[in-house]
Amino acid sequence: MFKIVFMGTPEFAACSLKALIDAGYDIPLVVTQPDRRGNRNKMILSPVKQLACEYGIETAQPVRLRKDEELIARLREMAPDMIVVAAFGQILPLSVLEIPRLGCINVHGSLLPDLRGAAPMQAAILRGLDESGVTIMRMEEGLDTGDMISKVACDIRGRDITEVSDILAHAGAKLLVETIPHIADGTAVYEKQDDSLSSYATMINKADGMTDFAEPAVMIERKIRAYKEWPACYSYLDGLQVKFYRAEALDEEPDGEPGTVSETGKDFYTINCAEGKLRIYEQQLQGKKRMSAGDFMRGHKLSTGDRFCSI
RNA sequence: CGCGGGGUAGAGCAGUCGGUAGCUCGUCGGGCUCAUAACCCGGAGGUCGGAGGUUCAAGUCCUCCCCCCGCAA
Repeated sequence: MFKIVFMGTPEFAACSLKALIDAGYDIPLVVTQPDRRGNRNKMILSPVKQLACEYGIETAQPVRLRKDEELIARLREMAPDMIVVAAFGQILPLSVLEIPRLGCINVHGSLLPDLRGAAPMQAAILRGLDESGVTIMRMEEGLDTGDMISKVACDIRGRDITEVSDILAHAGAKLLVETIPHIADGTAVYEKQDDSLSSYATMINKADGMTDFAEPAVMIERKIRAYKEWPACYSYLDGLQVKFYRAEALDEEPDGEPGTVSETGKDFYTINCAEGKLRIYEQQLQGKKRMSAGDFMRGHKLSTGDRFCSI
């Protein structure tokens, strides 16, 4: 029976794992990131681990797979036909890449060679792309540089990271189960990546969420969509942190310093940027739940001229 | 036992030194305007997260529990 070891961590990966399970593959082991303490020290299991537990699949959670000789030896012993990797979050050493006879197959959230790297979906949103997609490829030592086997394009116009991740996760999972048989029977076509067309999506930092109203409104609006899950776009009002979750960039002349409130509406307020204005519809004040701008203004008087700043 | 903020009307908030619980929005009824995120008048709606305790008297002070949020990881 066709044996697959799966490696992945977030929801995006869980979607592919589910597809493999539903397709009936033999999955003796799932490798995912170690359990981490989440908010207020509560243990949070990765979506992939949750799914694996649900189906009674054994899990391994190495701190550093590349240095876990025991696990690597175990993988070798299992002799899987294929290792499928999706947003695993760790680099696979050559010693692992060489184990499966059909190679390590990666589900990557971009149309390679564009947006190689850790956060391709966020990068696609930041760039304002109308279209992105998923590439199934055969992994090699370089970062997302392996030969491409199949691709699917998706419309991501105006979507936030939650939506893009969901769209690409499902498209990728579908593509994965369609592609594996071709890899297995040798009919798959391996296409080299054109390095001259490549780009990289760098890792996201907490500081990337600090909102700078000196940036154009359209850019800030993209960041709000891209960073919604983490770290979120935040600013400070009277020393209190406010995170923005839904906004619209207006192509209007600012009528005040960047960061100042231009106008307040019934269910929104508008902030002046260096270029254009940003209309906020949903936000969260520190210590409070996420709420609509209208709800926020019911309890906090916000008026024209009030200023959001970076502290 | 990581640090901190919070739970009060359908929603968002205020509530001082303990003394019959208030504001904005919504909602319901009535009125007014060419008009507005309108305006005016009136009404309904709360065992103040839960359980004890102190007190003549607890939203408020003390103890324990539940839930939510931010930071740090």
